[in-house]
Amino acid sequence: MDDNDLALFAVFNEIGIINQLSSTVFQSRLPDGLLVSHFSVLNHLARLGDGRTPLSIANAFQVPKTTMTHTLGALEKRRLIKMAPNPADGRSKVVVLTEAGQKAREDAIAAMTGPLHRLAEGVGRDALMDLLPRLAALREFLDDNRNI
Amino acid sequence: MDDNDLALFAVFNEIGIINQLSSTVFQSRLPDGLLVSHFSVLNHLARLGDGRTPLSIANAFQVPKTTMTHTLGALEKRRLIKMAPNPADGRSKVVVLTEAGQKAREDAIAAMTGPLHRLAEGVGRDALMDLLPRLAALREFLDDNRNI
DNA sequence: ACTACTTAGTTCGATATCGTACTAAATGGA
DNA sequence: TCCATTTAGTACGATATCGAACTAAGTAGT
Repeated sequence: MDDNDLALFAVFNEIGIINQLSSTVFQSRLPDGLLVSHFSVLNHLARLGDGRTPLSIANAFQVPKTTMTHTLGALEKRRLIKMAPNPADGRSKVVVLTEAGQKAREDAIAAMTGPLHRLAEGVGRDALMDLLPRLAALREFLDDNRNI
Repeated sequence: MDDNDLALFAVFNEIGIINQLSSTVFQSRLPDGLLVSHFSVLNHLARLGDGRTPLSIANAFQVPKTTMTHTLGALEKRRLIKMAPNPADGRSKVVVLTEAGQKAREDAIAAMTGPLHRLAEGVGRDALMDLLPRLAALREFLDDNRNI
């Protein structure tokens, strides 16, 4: 492994730190007890439509399904989602946003608008938008090559 | 919050997923019980020199110092690092790599060379290297604007 | 030198994450 | 139809993460 390889490592090091920093920022804007991982699920359901299965949500975030069981349990206890049997598959369930869940998501997004705008101003909206397709390509490759 | 703002969100969503996927890949190459967070500390000490304080390491990864206490405890129990009093500051400590720690880091890096090369081939080494300064700039801004 | 404040690190408790092993349902081949 | 295999979800246990409160040591102002 040479210096060029080490630089590749650095890419994932930076991504880890950015993830850490951005999570902390977002977390500080969320109401008490609502974690970033919780919000992410609410946002996913609101953006792409609810009625999805726990497994499909776990796959979307690339977390183990047992983690998603736990997260959904927390959201259900807070009555932000509801779990119903999946009519199409007896083993499965569907996850639906409640009114409170939709509102929690909207409130959270509103609370993050400020930081997000200051971020866009600071590093440049263009620079961020320019990152998006590049990151998506990397994510896609990793997603398709889990056993690399 | 409009569609442009939501796209900014997507950047951090992608980063979270990449972090998750890359951690899983790296984790699968590490020996039993050695977590990515552990390896990252070993790598940090080897790259930038040991003799650093726990707090400085925590800051480097942007994790709470209490998390670093825990991580260092695990590394010390495995005898991969040693903690010594900091001669320059009675409140503080210095963290030093042991021989075993250096070897563990080298072994881990060797084990990751394969996946890393396949990754470089798959998405293109240039594309990855192109990401690095962009990510570093974003990380730096977030680092300097913790209370954004 | 004294006191107030700050800083480094730990302890403790709560909860998130996730691997293993399990149950129940679906699927596919004989 | 039967049975083996696969798949969706959960239960459980181990450990990671992290906030709050604490102790000890350094620092700064008087």
